[in-house]
Amino acid sequence: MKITLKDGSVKEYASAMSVYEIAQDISEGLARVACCGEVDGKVVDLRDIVDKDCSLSILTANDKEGLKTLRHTTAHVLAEAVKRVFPDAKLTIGPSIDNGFYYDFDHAPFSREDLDKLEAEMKKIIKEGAKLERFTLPREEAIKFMEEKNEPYKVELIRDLPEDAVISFYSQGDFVDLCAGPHLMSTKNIKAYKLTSSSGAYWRGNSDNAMLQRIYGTAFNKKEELAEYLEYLENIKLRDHNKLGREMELFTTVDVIGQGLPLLMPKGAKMIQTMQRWIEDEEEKRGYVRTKTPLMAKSDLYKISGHWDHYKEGMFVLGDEEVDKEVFALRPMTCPFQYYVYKASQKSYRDLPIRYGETSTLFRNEDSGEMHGLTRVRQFTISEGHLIVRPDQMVEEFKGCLALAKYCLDTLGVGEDVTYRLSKWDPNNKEKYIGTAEVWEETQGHIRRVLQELEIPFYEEEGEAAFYGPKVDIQAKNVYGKEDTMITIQWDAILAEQFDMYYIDQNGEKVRPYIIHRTSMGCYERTLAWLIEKYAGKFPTWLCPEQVRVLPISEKYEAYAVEVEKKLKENGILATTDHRSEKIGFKIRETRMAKVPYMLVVGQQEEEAGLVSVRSRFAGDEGQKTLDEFIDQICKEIRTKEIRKEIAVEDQKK
RNA sequence: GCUGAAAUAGCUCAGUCGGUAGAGCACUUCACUCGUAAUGAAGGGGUCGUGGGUUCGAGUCCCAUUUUCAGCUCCA
Repeated sequence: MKITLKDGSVKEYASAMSVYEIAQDISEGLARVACCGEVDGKVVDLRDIVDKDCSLSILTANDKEGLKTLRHTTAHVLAEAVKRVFPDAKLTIGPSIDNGFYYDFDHAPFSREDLDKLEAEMKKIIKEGAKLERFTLPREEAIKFMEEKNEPYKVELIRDLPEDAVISFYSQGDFVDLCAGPHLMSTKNIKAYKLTSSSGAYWRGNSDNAMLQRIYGTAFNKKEELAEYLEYLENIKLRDHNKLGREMELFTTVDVIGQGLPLLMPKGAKMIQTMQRWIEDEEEKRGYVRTKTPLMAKSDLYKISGHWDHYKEGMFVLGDEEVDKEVFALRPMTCPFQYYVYKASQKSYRDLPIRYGETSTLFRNEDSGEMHGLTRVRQFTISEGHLIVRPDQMVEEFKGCLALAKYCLDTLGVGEDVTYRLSKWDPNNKEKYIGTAEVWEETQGHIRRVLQELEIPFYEEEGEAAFYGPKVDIQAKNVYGKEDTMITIQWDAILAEQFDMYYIDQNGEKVRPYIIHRTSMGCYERTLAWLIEKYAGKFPTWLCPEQVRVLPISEKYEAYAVEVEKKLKENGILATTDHRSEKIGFKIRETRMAKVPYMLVVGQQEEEAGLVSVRSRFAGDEGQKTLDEFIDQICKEIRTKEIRKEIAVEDQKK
């Protein structure tokens, strides 16, 4: 057989060989660091046999799949360590994940001391350097094998495999685990690992099941890479919005106000106001009209919308139906309110599309463990909108919503940081959705084509649609890699029926419109959080709550400083003056730490010549300018929403 | 909601065996009137998240509760 290697060279062998043997044949050095193989694009175990012509790559920990294999084997070493130190622990599953691996055990919670003990035991296991060996058993024998080992979770896993499945196991010394692989050849090839944390996790990800104890860890090719990763973890904490946003006095929380109810402080509120004004104006340019509808409604409304039956747990209900004549609930969405705006008058086909926008505050009674900083809260404000359109306008309008979303993201400088998800229904879970399979497939096809036409890269996911239709969700990751929806655009051909919405067509007939539910920028709180992390607090000037700080050299120049500040404010620039009798070095230090983009130093020279000394966060010392020159410069930057990318010399030093 | 950890001055944190509550920064006042990342001195500031309990005595031990953090689950 002929084996084509990664570099294009061809090896010929007379008989079948394992991937590992081929690696050895290429070089002993390669075999030592080999983690797994890739045959015709498919990841394989080193023990797998190659018996026909194919292309083959030997993957090491420098390859993504190789590193995954290394981490998976490290998870097995952890499992062995747990069985040695805590023999009563029951094994469940232990996969590799994005930044490492985890393994779930049925056992009492692990403390940090336990993890340290386990790390030490892992070191011993790795030093022993047992070979990992694979063997297979038929299903019934596999069940019996795991029953004898008293591993009930493993038995359950095997029972869920098909009747005719041949079950593979990997052993290392005395330790055996049910596993599909691939794995390293020996535990001694694990060089750098760390157990990072432990926490509870439900068996099979279902909250009705028992809670297991999950140990998270990571492993790398080299100790230096591990150290680098751990340092990276420390560094990203510095841009964590929940920490930085509080330090910068953008928001705070108060015990007696409650969970998920952050208070936006003047600086955070200013930033949100800036975004809100911008988006409202932009939507108006794009043909939106604004509504302002109530924050609550009687239960009657939610009974029509279906929320009373399906979403009551998620709403804040005011009053008790058994006692009160009228029961109200704070709104968890704006849809029906805007529908009633539409329904207030009869509409012609000529009136459509109608684009309703509202800066809308919503309330959702999230479970107590779900709240987080500004990203998951119980009260939040979104730039919500509903487009009521004729079916023939749907595709164009959907495109318009995507274009608006893209414009918002690009202007904020985060357009490159998002992924687009086509959120589809789950054909295996039809009862969760309204409508026929044909309609679902068709509308999903429409959205798919729109994304393709706009050349937006996207991925598809089943089971993420709204119950009334598929949608595009624009997803972003926070500094810890956790994903949130930033923007959503939903295709709805269903709810108009439920609310008896119609328009009159050319023939004088009543016709159901289609609806697009969309946000142009999503949740303001969440977007603010995202911007804090993206820019580490150094926002583009147009978004900064304080754009310029005037720094008089001493109190003697206060009058001039006030004059400068006044003129800046007259030009719509957010300016303040530091009047304290501190040294200029101290004032500059504080201004920089507050991440203010521009500071204007004014003293005797400036006052006499009518100048300002400009120092910016972007380029350091920009020299002396007339105040008018500076105002022109910064106004242009703010008006065009420019994102200056230069990094201050001082920043590079630090 | 579940598992675990935590809560001490505005912030970051120390507080030993259960024995009168501490630092730095910040704040206030005074002096200095300063030229590009920390001027000096003095001063004020605490029911140790909250409520119970054990004890002669609780920041420290126990219980409950609230909030925060990590993770799980959830996010029509």
